[in-house]
Amino acid sequence: MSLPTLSDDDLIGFAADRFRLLAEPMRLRILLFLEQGEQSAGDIARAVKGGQPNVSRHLQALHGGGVLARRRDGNTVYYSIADASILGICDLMCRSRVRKKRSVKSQG
Amino acid sequence: MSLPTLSDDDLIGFAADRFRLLAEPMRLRILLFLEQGEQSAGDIARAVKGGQPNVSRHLQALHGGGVLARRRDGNTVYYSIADASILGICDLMCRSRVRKKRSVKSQG
DNA sequence: CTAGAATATGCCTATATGCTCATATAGTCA
DNA sequence: TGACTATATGAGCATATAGGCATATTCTAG
Repeated sequence: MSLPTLSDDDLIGFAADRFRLLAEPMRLRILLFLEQGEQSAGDIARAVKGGQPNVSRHLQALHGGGVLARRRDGNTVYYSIADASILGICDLMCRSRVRKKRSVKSQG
Repeated sequence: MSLPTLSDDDLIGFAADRFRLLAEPMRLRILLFLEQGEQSAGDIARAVKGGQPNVSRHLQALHGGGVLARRRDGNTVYYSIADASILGICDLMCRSRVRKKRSVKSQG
């Protein structure tokens, strides 16, 4: 028996949506920056060198997808990583690249 | 010192491209089917219930991105998973969903 | 209330992408 | 050679998405 209310299509749809959130360099930079911990939207925009409206939309996408958590303090909105498994996934992906590069250049 | 010729932008671009390859349900179904081992393009198209030209393009995308390997035998082209780390990444992604579902329904 | 800062949103454009139909290519078998 | 199978590709359509500009919203400070 499989898990409750979890068809293959559900799972595949979820995974595709999550992967799509990770499929943009700007969003990856945001996640990378948030590895240091919670940051304000403004600081994030400056760190990733993106336009404020654009970064705001990326943050909303990541938040809507359950990747980021949001906290408001007065006028400032703080974002942090809500699903830590994302970091492990990015790490695995990057490692596969490192392996490839190293094997190509291993004679240098 | 960092690894040879591996700037952050390179790595982020690589990861984003790879994640984009995984961001389509049809391509995820293809990968899932190929977990059983090498399969012909035709069998893959039938298994994922996709149109032949469409599946052919997805296979090329995955092959071009280094995810799939290609072998030709006469008239038939066989695809297999070239980068096994992809499977681990998909597995991790799916597990994060399972955790969420189970915690939501843990009272039932 | 006004002024200003921080964030979000409406609108637009350019580009990318998935899908389908028809057709091309490559190989096998007679 | 011709008929047939398997796979790839060209063209077109529909949709999604990133990015930028202007503006709206929300909050603080005075």
